[in-house]
Amino acid sequence: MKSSLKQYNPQQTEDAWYRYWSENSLFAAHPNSSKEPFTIVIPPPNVTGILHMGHALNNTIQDILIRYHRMKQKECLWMPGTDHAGIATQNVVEKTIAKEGIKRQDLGREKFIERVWQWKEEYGSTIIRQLKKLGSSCDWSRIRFTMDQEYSETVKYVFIALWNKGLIYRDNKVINWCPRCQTALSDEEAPHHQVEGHLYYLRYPLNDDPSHYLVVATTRPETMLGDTAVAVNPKDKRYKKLIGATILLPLMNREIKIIADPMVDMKFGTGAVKVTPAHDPNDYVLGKKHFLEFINVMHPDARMNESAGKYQNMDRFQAREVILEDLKEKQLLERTEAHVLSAGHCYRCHTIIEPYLSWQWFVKMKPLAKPAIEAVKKGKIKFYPRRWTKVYLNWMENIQDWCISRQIWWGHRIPLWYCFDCKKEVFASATQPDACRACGSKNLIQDENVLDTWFSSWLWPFATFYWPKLKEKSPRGTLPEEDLKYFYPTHVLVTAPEIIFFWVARMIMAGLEFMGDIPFRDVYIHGTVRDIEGKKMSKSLGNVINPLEIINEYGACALRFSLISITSQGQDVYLSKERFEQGRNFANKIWNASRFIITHLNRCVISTDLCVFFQKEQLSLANRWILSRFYSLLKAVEKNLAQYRFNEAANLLYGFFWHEFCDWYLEIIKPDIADRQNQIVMYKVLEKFLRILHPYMPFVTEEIWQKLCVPAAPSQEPLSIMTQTWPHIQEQIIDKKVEKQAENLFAIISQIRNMRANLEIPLENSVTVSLFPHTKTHAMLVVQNKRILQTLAKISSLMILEKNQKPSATLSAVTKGIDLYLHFGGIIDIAKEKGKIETKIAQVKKSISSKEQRLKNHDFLKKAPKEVVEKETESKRTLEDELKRLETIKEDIAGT
RNA sequence: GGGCGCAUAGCUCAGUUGGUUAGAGCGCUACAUUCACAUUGUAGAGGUCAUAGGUUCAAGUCCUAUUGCGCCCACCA
Repeated sequence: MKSSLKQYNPQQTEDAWYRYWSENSLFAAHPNSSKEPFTIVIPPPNVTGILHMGHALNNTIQDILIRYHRMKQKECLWMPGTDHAGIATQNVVEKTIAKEGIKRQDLGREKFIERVWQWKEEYGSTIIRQLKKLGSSCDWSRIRFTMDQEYSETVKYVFIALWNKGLIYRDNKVINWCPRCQTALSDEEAPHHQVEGHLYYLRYPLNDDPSHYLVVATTRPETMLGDTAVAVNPKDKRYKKLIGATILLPLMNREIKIIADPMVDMKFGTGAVKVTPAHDPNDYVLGKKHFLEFINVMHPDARMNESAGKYQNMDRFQAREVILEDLKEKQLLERTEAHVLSAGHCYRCHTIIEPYLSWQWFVKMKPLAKPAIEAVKKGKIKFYPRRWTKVYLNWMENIQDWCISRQIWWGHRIPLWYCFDCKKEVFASATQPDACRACGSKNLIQDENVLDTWFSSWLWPFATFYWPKLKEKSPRGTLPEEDLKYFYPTHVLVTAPEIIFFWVARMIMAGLEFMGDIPFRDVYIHGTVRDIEGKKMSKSLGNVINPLEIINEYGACALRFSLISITSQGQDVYLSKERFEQGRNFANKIWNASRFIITHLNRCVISTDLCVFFQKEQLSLANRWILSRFYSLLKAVEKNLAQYRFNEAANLLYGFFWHEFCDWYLEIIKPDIADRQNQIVMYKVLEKFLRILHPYMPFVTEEIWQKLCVPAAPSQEPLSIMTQTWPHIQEQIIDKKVEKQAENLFAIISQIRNMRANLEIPLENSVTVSLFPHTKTHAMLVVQNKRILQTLAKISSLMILEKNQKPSATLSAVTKGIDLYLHFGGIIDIAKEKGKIETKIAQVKKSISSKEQRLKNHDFLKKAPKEVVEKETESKRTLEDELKRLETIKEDIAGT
């Protein structure tokens, strides 16, 4: 396809400008005492990641904030990096080598890790390249990886610090075990989802009298092989006399006791529950309490083990079927009913979790949580939207110890050493210790486990600055002490709700524990990206819209703008491909309007100072209006950005440019475009608008800005819109009265156009219009702006009718010349209108006086909180303004 | 079991501490193509703001209850 001047072509501009920005180091940030810092750390995407819409949204928001504050002349650091994503990455590489027919065990630990590094070198920067396509202005010279050498040092340092504080312990507990990944998982990594299953009622014969049995209900019958008791509620009359008796466990023929515990719910199932202490977290608790035996019946891959008797080596689900068959045969399966249960699933591979007894390392969380709760309660850290505060606090207050050991190879190996000889001492050490402290043996071995990925991610806001080696120059030549002092705490963390617990909460704890300060002030939680039917976008559902495809087709600016404009604060985002057309069309509109202005621009006007010019010149209504509107827009955009209302700001920018600047302003000045005043205003508004749009649409604004502002001669300094100053709000230019006047004028034009359309008068036919204005103000407005009316409504002559000249018909087409009679404001019964206004005035007056009285009331002033009083005062002021406005209208009507 | 969110135009959704005539995009109808842009312009149709009460001079907005949908957390075997 031939590329046409008439259409903006993002492919021709985006990569080139990104290169220009990078080559001129415009993203780089350094401690600078003359500037205020502004810092964001990126939520590091997984090295296995490829850019999806969630990333696109997340990073667009961060880039908007960074670019905005950079233009506000702050020293802006957006710290980039990637996460080693232990399980996820290991899985990917395992799949890769599986194609060669090998398992990781065939390679051995060292060789396998080598392969993972190889994979990382080859594919690990994919997501980074994609973030660049999006326009992300990170300081790439600072890029970090959660497994790079120095980061690993930080992780070990932190582990040892917690160890020395006694916050790390080992325990043999029932934890979440993924049989596919063959590792322990934290509670957060094993989310519960509903599963359609069955409730099986099993008959357990009494030992003394095998003809009688106790019926227990279970959803996982295969675990019965590991049962070591049956429990009933001590208050349960049905079973009271059986407490203490024994049962002969079917299939295994093991004697097990009937115990009593109040934990048992009498109403569920039969009120009797089989107890499998090694395969259920509740049963584990019962097992501990009643000193039961813990029998593990499964291998780590969820095949039954040697304790499972004849079921050995069957998969857990296969064993389930066979066991049910066997029980049925023995008439021990009483019945089966459908039952919806909620089961933990591995967050990486979605396999159903097996609660599994094993030795794992844990972090005691309560002491870490305490200050993290305080920080949020005291408002040092704020969540946007606010409601997440409660979710955070609720989790924090009920925090459980964190299982941090993983039985995989890819990750930070736990820096603990065991003495092979005396088996007494466990050492925490960043390097291999020389000898055992207890027996002096040199025969030491390191713990086989690696740490949970999130055990490195939670240090991200300061580990990325090479903490804790403060006084040592980092590999990139910076001094961590200086960087941290300047850039930490960071300002805002932008993330999705699903990782509040994984990451946000833990970063707050780590920041407070190790830096003695919060890691960020604001947490902006955006919504989850879903498809148009509300489903989460995922590859397996096949409903993915690939952001890179959108970038190729419509451009990064279109993607960014569309994504932002449909993301209201904290709501989920529903996407379909058509949504991106809006962004593409907007980029194109800007492109064409700018092209129009540039071709008609007299470059002499560029150097004019807008404020001086504004004070000195008598400006036309259109010029005063567009300037006022621009600064009103600027004010609103800033306000919305400060409150993280990105979509509001985006929609305001869109509406201003398209409907006010293009549809009205440019159309008005078109006939007089060479006029100096119009030239100046048109240029200034476009130039400033490009600047405030830049954070949203960095490429298209740069492309146009360069054409508009930068002379052909090459300059010494790199010139870019991204380093320009954000415009200052000029309050003196904002004039609400002017805005209202222009709106009135536009309303007249629209009505004339409406009549023309109704009467099917083509635009090439000029018409004569007789106006019957309701108020003096309207009459003045029309007289003064006759030229605009003539241009935009195609009027050949205009008559203003007096009161008594009222035409018989309100609007009619007469004779060949065609006259339009128009009541401005439509057909209005003036008497009725007056009545309405009077009622309204009376209402408002009453309201003001009631507020006045309240504000005079001593009791109220004494008792009411300060904000309430302020609010009352403020609302009284609003009412007074409203009253003034109403009275003007009343006068106006009276004047006709 | 606990917590949170949503319900506004045909569709997808905005609507800020209550305050003029409830908005946008898409879709729909009619007209317009030498004029920056058909990825366009002009005009139009389309709303009992889920339901029922309440607070207020004033409620889409605040309170209470109800209905429907979605999400998160929790040890219902």
